[in-house]
Amino acid sequence: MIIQSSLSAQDRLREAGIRVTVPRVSILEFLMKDKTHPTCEAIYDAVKNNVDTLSLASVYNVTEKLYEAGLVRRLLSPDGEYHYDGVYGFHGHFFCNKCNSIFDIKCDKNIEYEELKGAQVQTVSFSTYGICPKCN
Amino acid sequence: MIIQSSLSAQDRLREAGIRVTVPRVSILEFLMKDKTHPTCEAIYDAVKNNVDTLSLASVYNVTEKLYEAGLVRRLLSPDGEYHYDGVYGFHGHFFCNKCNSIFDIKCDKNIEYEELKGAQVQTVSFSTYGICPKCN
DNA sequence: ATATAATTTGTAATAATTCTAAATTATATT
DNA sequence: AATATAATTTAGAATTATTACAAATTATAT
Repeated sequence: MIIQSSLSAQDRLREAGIRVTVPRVSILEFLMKDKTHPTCEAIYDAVKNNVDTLSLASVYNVTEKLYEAGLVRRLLSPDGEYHYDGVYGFHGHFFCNKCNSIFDIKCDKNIEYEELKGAQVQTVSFSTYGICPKCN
Repeated sequence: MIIQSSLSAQDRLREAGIRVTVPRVSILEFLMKDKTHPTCEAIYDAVKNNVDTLSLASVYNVTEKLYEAGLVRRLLSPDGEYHYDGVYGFHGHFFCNKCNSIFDIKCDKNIEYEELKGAQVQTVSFSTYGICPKCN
């Protein structure tokens, strides 16, 4: 059993078989420690301080690539914006309709549903929406 | 116990306390019988045949209002587009990554999670993504 | 060190959605 | 039944997140 959480961003990129570049390492490192589930815009604002040549287009490219490689998760907030999550493994999310914060919910990956017989399930998403404890 | 499924579109609008208009009745009637989880564009294409003055802007206005009134459900497909669902009650959805079809999954509304203590849960969403039985 | 294929970058283009203001319509009231 | 008024619809413009494009740069294999 590989303890994936001990791997560096560079090692994760190598393990996934994609090129190791400055924007990819910087963005993946940021997502691995950030817990706010940022958008590309927010990632760009945070990471451009370290990588001065970084462009917003690259953030879109890199997050797409990291997502395809299975290194980060992609969420849709209720208003249809993409958010990224560097945390491994299945979990649900709660979206606060007041402060727009997003937080993680531990939950089981139960997909033993009759309607899914014959389907090739690739991703399972469990999300709740409402007013978070801080705003409530 | 009210058997809600026997109510007409007009009665549902009245019961929700919002004005009964031609676009609202037509769109709600369409969503009550359609099982494809259409976008506003698709609703517009289908309903404009019956309501010749209908505009796309009205479809956006009406679906938003129906959603706020709790008469329809709103889904986000993996590419971030809004889809509407006239079916009452909680259920999950499966999004096929090949043909982009969306179908319903019966499942329990289990939201007894530690992380949600103190939160006011308004909506629960359970979704799976992959290749549907037809495409598989 | 070099070749080359992938990646990054800045900008332009796209497309779903929202905004705006005028025209129309549903409902309550007389 | 006619009228007032507040809500809704409409058409088109504006917005905004995301994608497309083509040139410059860079990672990796040789």
